Amino acid sequence: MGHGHHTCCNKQKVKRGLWSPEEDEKLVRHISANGHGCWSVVPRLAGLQRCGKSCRLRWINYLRPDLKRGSFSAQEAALIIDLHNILGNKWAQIAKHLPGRTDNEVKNFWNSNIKKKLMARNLSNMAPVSDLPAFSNMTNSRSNFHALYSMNSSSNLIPTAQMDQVYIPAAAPNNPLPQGFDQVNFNANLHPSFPMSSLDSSAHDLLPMPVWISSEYQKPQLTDHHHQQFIKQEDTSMYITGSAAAPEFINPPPLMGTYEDTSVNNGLPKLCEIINGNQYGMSSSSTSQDFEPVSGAGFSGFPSDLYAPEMQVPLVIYSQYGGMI
DNA sequence: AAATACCTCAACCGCCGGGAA
DNA sequence: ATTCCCGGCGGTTGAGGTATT
Repeated sequence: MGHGHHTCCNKQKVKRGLWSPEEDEKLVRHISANGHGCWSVVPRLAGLQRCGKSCRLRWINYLRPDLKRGSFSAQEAALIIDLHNILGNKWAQIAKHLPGRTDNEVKNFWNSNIKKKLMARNLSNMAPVSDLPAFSNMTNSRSNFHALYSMNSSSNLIPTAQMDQVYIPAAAPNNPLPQGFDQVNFNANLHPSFPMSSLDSSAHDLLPMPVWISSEYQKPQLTDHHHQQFIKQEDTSMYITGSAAAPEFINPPPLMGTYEDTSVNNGLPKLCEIINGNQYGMSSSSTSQDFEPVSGAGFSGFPSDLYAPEMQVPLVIYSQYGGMI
């Protein structure tokens, strides 16, 4: 096989690069009439000088009739962040919970939008994971998922599953952990807060274990600050609402629907704050405008004088943006 | 207005696992 | 048991568009 060509293309003279409208039409017509069947024969049957992989990719990522396209909504963005927090860079798995979205789309969105903001948010006051023995040790084993997740939800940890990509805070002397908080034995500080009963079966598959939050860290959230309202829930966890951002959603897809419910119940300060452009230099690119958080509603980040940085990147996000799109 | 920098995203690359031969 | 083929996936690239200087 020549350099840069798939094994599936080695016997063909295949076209590469962007697809023309004519090629799209051929592929759509063929698949609409016959289904795709074996992708390796699709190009021949459809009259295309492309390799099967290219046809498959074009169909899945662009031509499929059930694609949603367009900008990601705030709910979708929030769900992606949360799922990424759990699954890491498993874009295909994440995309399965976002109807009409492809793994490529989700991946691009993450790389060009969310990740950038997460990192920008943390560069100024975060230490590399490698500086945190207790944390980095926990990243070495998938079996420590519980601990990682606990850490993330209770301290300002960016996606636990991809700590190689982002930064987490150090418990520096000038930034001490709450009194009584055991930095090593995190589970000792945590209690379950994720209302699993509100999840449907797919969500249970997705979140096979409870999410934990630190009771120590919850305490400061009981205060009302600026326009934020911290609402205590029956399960002792909280969520935030803003004056112009009451949690409400529009016909969410299956998981997003349950996700919405759990958010409302679960609460916690919202992870969306770290991608708030007003606070962290978020650009206002036209392609991400749906993702722009509300301004002036009290969600431009936690006041640093009140909350420890560890609290500023909560686990569950999005409800504060629910009414903003 | 032109040059440059930056951003987005469609498409490709290479690897992997599963199944058939 | 081994090889081959295929679909699927995550990482990466680069063309084209947009913003900035």
